[in-house]
Amino acid sequence: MPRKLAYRNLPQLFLRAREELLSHFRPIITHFGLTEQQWRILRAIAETEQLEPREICEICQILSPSLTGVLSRMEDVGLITRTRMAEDQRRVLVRMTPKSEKLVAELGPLIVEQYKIIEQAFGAELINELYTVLDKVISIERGPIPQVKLPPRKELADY
Amino acid sequence: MPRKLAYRNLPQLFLRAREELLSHFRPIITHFGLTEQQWRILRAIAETEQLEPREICEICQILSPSLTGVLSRMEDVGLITRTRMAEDQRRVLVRMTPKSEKLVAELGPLIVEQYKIIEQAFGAELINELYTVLDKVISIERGPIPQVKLPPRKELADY
DNA sequence: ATGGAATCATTAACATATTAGATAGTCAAC
DNA sequence: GTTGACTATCTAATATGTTAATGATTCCAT
Repeated sequence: MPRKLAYRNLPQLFLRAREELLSHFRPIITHFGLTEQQWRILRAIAETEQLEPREICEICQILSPSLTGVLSRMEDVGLITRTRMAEDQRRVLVRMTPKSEKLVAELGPLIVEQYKIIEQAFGAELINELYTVLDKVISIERGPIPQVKLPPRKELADY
Repeated sequence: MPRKLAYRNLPQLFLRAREELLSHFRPIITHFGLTEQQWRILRAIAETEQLEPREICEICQILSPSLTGVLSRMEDVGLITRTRMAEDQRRVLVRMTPKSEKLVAELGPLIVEQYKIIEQAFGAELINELYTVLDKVISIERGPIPQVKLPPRKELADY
């Protein structure tokens, strides 16, 4: 007997909608030999001259262990430099290279162009609604959200 | 000279918003030893008794090569069965097992409960706005969306 | 000064994402 | 009944996501 949950899968709608948009940007990014994450990172650094890894994690929605690898690869191909801070030997400074500066100078405008095309196709009102609603989800202060009580069992083998 | 693109990063807002919601469901799913994708798949199959891989790809937003691995692991731990169709030897039918039936019977209600909690915390209007806007992005028919012309070069080494 | 808590980055182990290509089966035209 | 286009799935190679644990510093209260 097929069992249908009483609501639609909201997180999944996000995935679809995001893909609907991103699919029009991805070709541009990959054309330049970048991955989506690498572009996110370059774009973030380009706005501030330099960033620390934990800041990049926060801004780009990348977990720390993932970022370590991404930055290593980017360093290998000369897209960024990593230098430890003198004052605090735990921290690291990530900067762009001339190479990635050039890259962003070419790629950035294309992204902007594509964005305009998308705004045309989707309609400016829809895009604005998106910003509004997403911002509400993200930045509205709500107290701690309770968590349902979980039963004791944990292992798949128990079923 | 820090260079700021003229618009916010929309796909990234989706990531954040999605995480804002999913973070309240993830503990439930992992508590039962499932991954997010495994739960998406079980939930989809539970609604229709059986599905073919390409249908699962479509429904769950998982690419075919990823799905192959996920299904293999799920088969290994006895969450699903895979059987080739007699009429068309290319196609496969994926079904739940008694084990996963039990699992979904326990997990499903907890997800529904948590969903209600979240609806409370975020407000029913916001949730409804979300459905409305996301649906517009996903399911509105638009013609083919043009793609910006890309310059000839392609290799990172050229920079 | 010193030991323990906290912080930042990394490593390890596993699961998934992404792109390209391979494989095997189906089907229609010839 | 073969060929060739097409379809559904899978492999392979590389990149990233996820959770837990480690290593190296810094900080803070004693």
